[in-house]
Amino acid sequence: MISLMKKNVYDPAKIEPKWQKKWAAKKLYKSKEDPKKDKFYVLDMFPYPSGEGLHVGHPKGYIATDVVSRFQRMNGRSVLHPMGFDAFGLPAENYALKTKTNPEIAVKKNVERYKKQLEILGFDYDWSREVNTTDPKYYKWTQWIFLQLLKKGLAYESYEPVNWCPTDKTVLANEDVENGRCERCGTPVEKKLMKQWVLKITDYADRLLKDLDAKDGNAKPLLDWPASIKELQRNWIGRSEGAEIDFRLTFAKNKTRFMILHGFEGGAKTDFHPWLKDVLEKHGQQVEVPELPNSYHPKEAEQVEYVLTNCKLDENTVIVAHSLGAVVAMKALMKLNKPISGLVIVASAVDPKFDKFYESRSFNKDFNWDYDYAAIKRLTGGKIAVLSDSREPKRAPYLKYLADKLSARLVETTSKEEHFCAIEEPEVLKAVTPSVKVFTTRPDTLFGVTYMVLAPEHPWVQVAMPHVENKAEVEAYIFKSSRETEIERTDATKEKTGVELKGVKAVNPANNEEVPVWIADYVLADYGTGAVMAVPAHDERDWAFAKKFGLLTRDVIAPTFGEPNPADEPVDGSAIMIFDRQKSLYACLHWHNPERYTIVTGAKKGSESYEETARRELKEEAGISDVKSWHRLGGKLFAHYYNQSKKEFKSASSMQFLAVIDSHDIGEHSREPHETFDLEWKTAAEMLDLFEKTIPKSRHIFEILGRAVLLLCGLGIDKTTDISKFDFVKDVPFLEPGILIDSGRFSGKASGTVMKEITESVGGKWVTKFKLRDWVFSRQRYWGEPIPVIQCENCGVVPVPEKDLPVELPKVKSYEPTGTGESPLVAVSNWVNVKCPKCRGPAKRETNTMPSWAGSSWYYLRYEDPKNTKAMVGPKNEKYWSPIDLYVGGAEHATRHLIYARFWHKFLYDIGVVSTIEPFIKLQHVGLIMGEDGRKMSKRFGNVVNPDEIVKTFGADTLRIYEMFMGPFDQQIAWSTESIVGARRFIEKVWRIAVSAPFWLRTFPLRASQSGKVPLPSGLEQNSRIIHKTIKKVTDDIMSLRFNTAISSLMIAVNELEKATISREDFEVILKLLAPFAPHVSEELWASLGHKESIHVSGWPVYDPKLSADDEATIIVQINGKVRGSFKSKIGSDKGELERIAKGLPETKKWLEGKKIGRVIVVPDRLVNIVLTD
RNA sequence: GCCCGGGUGGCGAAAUUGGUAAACGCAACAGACUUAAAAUUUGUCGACCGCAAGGUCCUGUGGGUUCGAGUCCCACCCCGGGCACCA
Repeated sequence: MISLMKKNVYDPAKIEPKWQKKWAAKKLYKSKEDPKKDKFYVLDMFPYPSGEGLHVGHPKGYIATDVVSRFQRMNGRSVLHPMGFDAFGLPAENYALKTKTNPEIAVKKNVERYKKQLEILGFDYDWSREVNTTDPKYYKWTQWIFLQLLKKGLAYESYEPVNWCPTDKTVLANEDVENGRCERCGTPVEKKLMKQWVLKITDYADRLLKDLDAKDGNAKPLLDWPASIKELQRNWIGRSEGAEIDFRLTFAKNKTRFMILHGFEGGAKTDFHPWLKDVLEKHGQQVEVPELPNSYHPKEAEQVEYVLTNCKLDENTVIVAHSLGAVVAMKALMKLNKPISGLVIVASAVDPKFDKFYESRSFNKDFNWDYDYAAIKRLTGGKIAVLSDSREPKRAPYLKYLADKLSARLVETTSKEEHFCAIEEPEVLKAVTPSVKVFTTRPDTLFGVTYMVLAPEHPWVQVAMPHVENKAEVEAYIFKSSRETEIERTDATKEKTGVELKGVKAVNPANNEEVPVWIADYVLADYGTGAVMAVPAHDERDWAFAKKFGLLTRDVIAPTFGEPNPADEPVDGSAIMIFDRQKSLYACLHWHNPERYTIVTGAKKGSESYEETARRELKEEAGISDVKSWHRLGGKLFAHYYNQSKKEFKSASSMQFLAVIDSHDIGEHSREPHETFDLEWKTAAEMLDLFEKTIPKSRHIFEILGRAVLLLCGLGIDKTTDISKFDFVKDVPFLEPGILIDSGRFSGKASGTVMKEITESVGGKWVTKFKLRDWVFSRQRYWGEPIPVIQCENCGVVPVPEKDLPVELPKVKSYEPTGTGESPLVAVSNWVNVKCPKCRGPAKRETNTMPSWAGSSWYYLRYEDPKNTKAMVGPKNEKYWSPIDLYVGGAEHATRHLIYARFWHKFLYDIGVVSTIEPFIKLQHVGLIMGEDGRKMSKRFGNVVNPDEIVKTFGADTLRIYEMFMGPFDQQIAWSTESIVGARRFIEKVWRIAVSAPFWLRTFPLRASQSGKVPLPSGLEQNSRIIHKTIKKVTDDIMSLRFNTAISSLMIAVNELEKATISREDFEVILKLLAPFAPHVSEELWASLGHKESIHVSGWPVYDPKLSADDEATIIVQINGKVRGSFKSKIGSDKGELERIAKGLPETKKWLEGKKIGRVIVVPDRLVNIVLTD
């Protein structure tokens, strides 16, 4: 009947190539957009065809998608399971350089080799849809996407410090840097100031983050991704909310003298003028506010003359001119013709020629509105600001015009009262004095700011430099940090470094305190605002910095202990530790009923100070009035504790004191005998022990004792206590939330509740920041897609017209990187020099190329419509196949490929190219296969196993089964050539069942027996249970990608069936279940049973729920939770019945003899647990 | 330091909702078949006590919840991965 039966040896080397050829010839796996069928798009991350070929680890993911793809096809889906090659980029180029072959030729050779290696594994790829990122027909569309990004302003040229790898001689994106080193070659990266193309991925940061948790139509998560990858992306995007707050800077040297000129119908005492004078003077500035003559009937000549004769105007003067004062100021300046330091124009009066609305004012006739703009610019050194109030839309156009004429900084803002007429106008102050914006997530600690730190590269450092007294030192520091590598700079464990900008102060807007300004490299220029307000008491980095440089710390958040009781009125007072310096003993109060130990405390009475309260309580409760020395023990504490005598929860805040006394003082003062407690003297260790035993929940008392011990030991007064027991009091910043103290009107509030309030109170803004940086998109290398723009001398950046795409990569003699920051393409002059598409003038092509992540950011779409010449993907095919139902690949792509691709996909969605907001619905990672030595498989370790060899000795089906059976799919497991025989034995077992003589004689027509005509032979009924159970298990497991247990259940089934009589139908089911895993052998045996159609397009077996479950259950009998016996029972047996049987079992009985039975727990179909009472 | 995973026999690993821990496979040992070997096949295979029947202890460590914990809670130890001066 069939030839294989004659020679019944399983020989994969014969059958595997045979079927691979047949499948290819029949185009069995061609993907079709069949509207009658549901689609299933299953995708592998396409490989980078390196010169080394595949090792056994690579195909693991491909086998998995192949299993799923075959499974879905058998289930009637129209399946898309494509493959292609990601061949641009450094590895291909470096390989080419090393072997001195053109990368194009090397890639072609490597792709051929990869394809051959993949083919022998029997994958069902539709090769007619193959894509290759280096094919001009493909990268035409990569370039097209770039042009669309450019059109939407999402691609831009930036001139900022970027990561530069000196070995690979190219810039890198943030994502390409690992711990400060180039991800490819491990060289420490350098920061280099270069002009680069950058993609504005940050515009999508919020969506990239939010859509990780997007829901589909059924309110289920849209993305079925491993939680760890989602978390990785969340961290990488790094969203944080916080406040941006302005800190004004003041300079000690070269004191600025401010001249405030009021306007029409104003005066030195009106509007914001007195307030501004006051604030500026507080910070040591000189301020003059002249009262201009005839404010209500102003004459130009008179007022200008007054200013020139009465006010001192020199190179240190900044004129702040309000309204009509601005006209006077500019006229005076023109006449003076000497340089001044700066000019701030606040809502200047408007030239009636500019807007008729202003024609009717009385002073118009007398004033002349023609300015010598050039002179004003020259005399102010260009330092002019024009403030425009959003409450005055009529005036705004003129101010804009004025600012334009003067090349001034236009500050469009909102005043407190129209035309900046309020008593306080902070916006004017802000414009008048330089200010630095800081970003903080803890505005609640604003009152604790004791200094400010700028990044060395912060632009304000250069602005402030003329005022800096220690210029040389500061410049040396900036130089040094600019020379350091990223690793050196960002090493969190290194000691902090920094330099103070002497002569520069920052003003804390919360309390108008001046604090020193430092520069330090622990502040990063490119995060937040590049400047931080330092709160050493509540921030670890600031703390370390302050400790090193002896800067002040100020506690503004007090810790709280215990859970608050909202009904309770908090009590404020003092707590006192008492120390006898002769005996080295501490005092505590010993209470009775219930027995407990505490310390001396008391509430404030009337207007007492904390210290007065402490002294009074000390006298009342301890009878001590003579104290040798008083100490404050740290900041205030807030406690929520259980008062044992009053039996209620209390809230109290206290200031801590330590009183050091002499022994003889105690005896000399008699105290009132108290009814409820005694004063006792203990060592610190004893007290700690007593507290632990009697008041374990009052942690604030522990804290106070600890603080006292640490202080006394530190001062050398207490020489006996072992401080190691008190290390719960740590000399570290307090980072947790708590209660605000020393924070003005915010004191007493909980830190979590005041963030926005404090921010607003100082005019700050609540903002969102991301760690994600824009994607540096240029590479100074040859082997990548040319960036399709032209640099024209006249027109600037001109995009290559879409009709001229692709911009093909020219052939070159030398593709060695130049290392100069220019691409090797610069040398190809006939390619570089082009005519500008706009003006036809001489122009040059952009010579940088794209990173290798460009082509891989959209390849999955090209598979859907690979031959389309009109569009990157046609809408019909896109709608049919998208989104990807299953995407399988390595977890190492979490923060690069998977973020970039999501970014591009969302952009393509916005411009209407794709119809889904996310590309990959279900994502699964492959666990790496390690070498047999447990290390990563690598040529370097000599532990590489070649799949070709394995296929040669064991067969492709065996390799496939083994890799799927090794363990959980996403887990990293070491390869074991020894273990692979198990998979081979399993296949041979199936083979033997098929060929063992004479199989077809044992074949029994099951359908006939079920119709009742023929009696069922024994064993077959049992078989069908096994079969249906296995169908269910394998189906479920493939759907949830648990391939190892799917195979294990197939093994169990085969083991069982081998022993019994097996029907032809049952055997065919087994072959079908095996087909996705071992496509060749199942096809061979399927054909041997006489089938003409391929098993891979036959239907997937369906299980009968009645037969897929057992009809009998093993009931476990436990006595006191210990297994003592078991029995079988029909599914769904009555509880009482089960209990009765359980009690009657001989192995149970002996445990029950003479014992009393208490509770009996019966779990139907599972167990009976008999609990004995004694 | 922070954020994710994970820790089960000699090894890879199983164990839907808490309900017989170690399914399936590898290796090992013993037997059958064989002149012999390979292949195949049968059996044993967590530890301890015991001739045995049987018993006791076992899922990184310690505690807790529960009739019952690999599974839930708390603390800690170890391994892998990611981020790392992100204000």
